Amino acid sequence: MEYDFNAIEKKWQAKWNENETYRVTEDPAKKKFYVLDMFPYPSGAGLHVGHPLGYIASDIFARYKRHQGFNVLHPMGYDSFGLPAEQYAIETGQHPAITTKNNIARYRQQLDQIGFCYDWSREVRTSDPSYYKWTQWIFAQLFDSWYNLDTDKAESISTLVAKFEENGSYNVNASIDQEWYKHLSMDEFPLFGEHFAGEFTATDWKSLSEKQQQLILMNYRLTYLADSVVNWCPALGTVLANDEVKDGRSERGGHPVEQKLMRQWMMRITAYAERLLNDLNTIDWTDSIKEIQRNWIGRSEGAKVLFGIDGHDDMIEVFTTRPDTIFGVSFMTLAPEHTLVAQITTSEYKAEVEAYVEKAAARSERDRQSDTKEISGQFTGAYALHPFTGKKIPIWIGDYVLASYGTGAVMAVPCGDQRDWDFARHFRIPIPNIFEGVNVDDEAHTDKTTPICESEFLNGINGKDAIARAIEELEKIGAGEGKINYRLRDAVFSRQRYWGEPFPICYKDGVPYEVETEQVTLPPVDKYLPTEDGEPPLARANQEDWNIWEGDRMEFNTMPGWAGSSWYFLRYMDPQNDAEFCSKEKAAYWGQVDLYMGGAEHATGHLLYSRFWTKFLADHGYIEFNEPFKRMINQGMIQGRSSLVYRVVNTNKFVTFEKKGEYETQTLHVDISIVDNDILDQDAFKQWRAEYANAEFILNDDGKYTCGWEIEKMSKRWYNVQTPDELVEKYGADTLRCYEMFLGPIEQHKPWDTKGISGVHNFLRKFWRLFHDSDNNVQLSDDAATADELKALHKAIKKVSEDLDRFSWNTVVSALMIAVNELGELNCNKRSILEPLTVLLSPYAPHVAEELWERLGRTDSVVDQSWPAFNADHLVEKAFAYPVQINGKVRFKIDLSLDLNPGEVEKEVLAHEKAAQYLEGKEPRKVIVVPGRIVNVVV
RNA sequence: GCGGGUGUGGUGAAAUUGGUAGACACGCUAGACUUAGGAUCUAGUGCCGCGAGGCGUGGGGGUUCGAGUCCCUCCACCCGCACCA
Repeated sequence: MEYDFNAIEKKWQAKWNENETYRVTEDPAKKKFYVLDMFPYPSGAGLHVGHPLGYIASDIFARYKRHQGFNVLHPMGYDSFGLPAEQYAIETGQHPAITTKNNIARYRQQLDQIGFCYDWSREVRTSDPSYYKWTQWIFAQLFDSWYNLDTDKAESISTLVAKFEENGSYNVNASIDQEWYKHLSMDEFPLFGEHFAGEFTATDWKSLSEKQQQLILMNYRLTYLADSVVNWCPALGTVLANDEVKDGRSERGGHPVEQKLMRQWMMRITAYAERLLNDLNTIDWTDSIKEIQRNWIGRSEGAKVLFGIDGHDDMIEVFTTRPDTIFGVSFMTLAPEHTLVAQITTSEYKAEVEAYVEKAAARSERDRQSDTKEISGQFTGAYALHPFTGKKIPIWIGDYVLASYGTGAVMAVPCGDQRDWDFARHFRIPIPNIFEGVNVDDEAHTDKTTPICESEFLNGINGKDAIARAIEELEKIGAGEGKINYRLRDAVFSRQRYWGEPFPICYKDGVPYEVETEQVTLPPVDKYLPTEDGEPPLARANQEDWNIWEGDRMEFNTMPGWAGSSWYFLRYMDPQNDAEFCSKEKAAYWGQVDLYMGGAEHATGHLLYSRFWTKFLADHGYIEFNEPFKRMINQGMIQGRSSLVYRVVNTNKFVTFEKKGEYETQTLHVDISIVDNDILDQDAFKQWRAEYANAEFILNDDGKYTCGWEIEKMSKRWYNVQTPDELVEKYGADTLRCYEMFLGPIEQHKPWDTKGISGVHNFLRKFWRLFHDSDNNVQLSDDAATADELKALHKAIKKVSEDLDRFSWNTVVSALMIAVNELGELNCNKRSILEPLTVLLSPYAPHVAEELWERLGRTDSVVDQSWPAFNADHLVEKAFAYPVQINGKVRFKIDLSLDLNPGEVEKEVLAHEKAAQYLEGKEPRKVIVVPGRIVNVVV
């Protein structure tokens, strides 16, 4: 075999390994470039061809940047805590650490054969105690921090305590639940009276016991314990974050999810909502991902308004974006889950309200969301009091109001909001009009610019002015204030799972404290299931099973999957440091990730949490940047291409695709490994499964069986999974790398199809042949290159460089093919051409490039060669075949010197016989000459 | 409903600022070489038409000497959000 890719690839992978070719260290003399792949979960199923798509693209880019003289950080590791290993542990009893280790070994072997330039000395695993030690440390930093809105950043809790000691709560402007004091158990705080509303003096603070102080501080911390309504998944025995729930079911496993009140660790990501939103403008991500995040954060400006309740002390707080329409309020709607519902409902309506609440609770979130047409609600019998007019406003409950958004209560303005209008119309509630010259009999009027009437001080004004004025007046009477509301919720951070980071937390007298003496590691347990009384698996461990036990008990929850992946890009910079999560100097040198390659599916999870933790660490000065990933490219998914055979109904005969219309057939999937270019290997098919052993075939006119095909998800079920292993075996890693890039634009979803891989393989063989004679002996010339050869080379240098700079990986392969085709035609075997060409190839096909580099007589590695310099002189043309358009349509071409000026070109064109033919003796109306491009004659 | 994206030959696709639509590759057709190889080479291959020629980038309209590219409008598909107050 002339191009023995298997031997070549093994040889160079071993050499790279031996020479530590891809090991990098900080080098202040060089500019850095950080290329990162999204953290993979090492699943037991291994890789299919879709997985390495992004890895190949980033690997090519990393190599390209290295050729350009950058010090390139290109690491890889494993997000190795996670459900599948735990699930396997539950089923088999095998410790998840063992499963994880085995899976990683397989993963690594698969990655290695593709020839990536990862610096494996920097590998990290989130489940490794030396890694999660620092995940726990970051958690502890969050626990020990509060968000100061005055400085707009996170600060150590000690600065808060100092403020409390100096002036009580009065000068504290923290990001905190405005009603935090309602969650304090007043039995614990006899000092605070009945009317305690969260404010206390320095003297109060100093008189509080340690426990009391801790209970208060808990409400300020960036990670805090709170009773919150969580997405509880009984089948998984755990809570899920909002983004882990899809359509009311768990993203993993598709199990039903219900709402449940539980005491959970929370992450105060909402403190960062504004910064997470604004800083999207500083990063180079696709619009679609930025848009998804903006949507998820869901900022809206408006006002908080307080409504009194007739006969009660409580107030109903609502959030509205249209405080200017406050005089149009004709009813209030509370979410059925609203805490005040039970209190305010009158005895007369008690039964109906309870029935409605029960009905709403029984409906799954999904039902409530999908059913938007049917209007339902129930009057409570209670009345709110309008803050300005004092008028009584009926209070309803309705499930179109979501407990989780805003305050769970709406001031309904039917004339200005379509949902309120629909509700009012349905229940025959009056629809007072407050818009000048507008009819609201048939629908609500949502235009903000219409002047307002019937509204006291708001009469005659509109839009922003009216909103500002309304807020001003609300503040004057103490019934509200301007407010910005976010859809973003604080993230639940507890999981009732075994295979995750244990919290560095113990409890004393019910109060959580950080364990600081030693790292808490996962204790062994007898089973990986919850305890009988529903405690998480860690509760199974006895005191002596824990490496450390403080206080009354340890925390039994573990951290969620996204904990370890929220900061892993930092650990790569300094993976072995056991004194810090990452040294400040190294973080400063490597800085932001310059190119992040990964899927778009993490838009609201990982990509938001990483940004949050980065900002937090920057607030404390551990790192110098606010955003983790400067530029991100989202690779598209590779779909499977299934092969189909057609069985004639009730027979064992299979009819070829071309003739299936002549029979009544049943379509069956067939393993793609026994199909080549849609032609079925009939013998292999008979052996594939016992039931097909006696299969007969109705063939096409060429005596072949053609399969049909369909694009669907790559899955074992459809027998359409293509592993990289088979292709590496058959064509080599270099071919696989080039082919995956050649498939099309990186961001696009595309079906996998091995049709065409032979073309890419041929290209590498042609490349090889430029260096060798027909007996596969190296034959190279030291003669000077011709102008044509230099032109072919420099055309490629230009195109390859430009395309890589704009992340157009697919067109680079074409450019290299063109160069090889042209040089092949010229029978070029000149060193001066092939050396730079080999460097151009090396990011895509590093193994064969190294081999050829060696055959060129070089003893150094091709990966360290500087990128060939482009010289435009070699592309200068003397003549050009001008396409000549007559009225915008190309009619003929004319060879002209490029030295001619437009006037001369025009003259030559008009003198051409073809031009005369189209002009039919008439004078052209206009002639446009674009030098070196085109000529257009307007007749 | 709102937001984002995509739509080009039989197939994957290319065309970077408006300037030769379909580069490159697969597949296909014909031929050469060959005692069979998933080999190589040559020529052809957007569609219609014998041809001259006509038509062609999801549909319709517009701007322009010139539109895949810009504008308007409609359609289809994919992704995200969705009673957001």
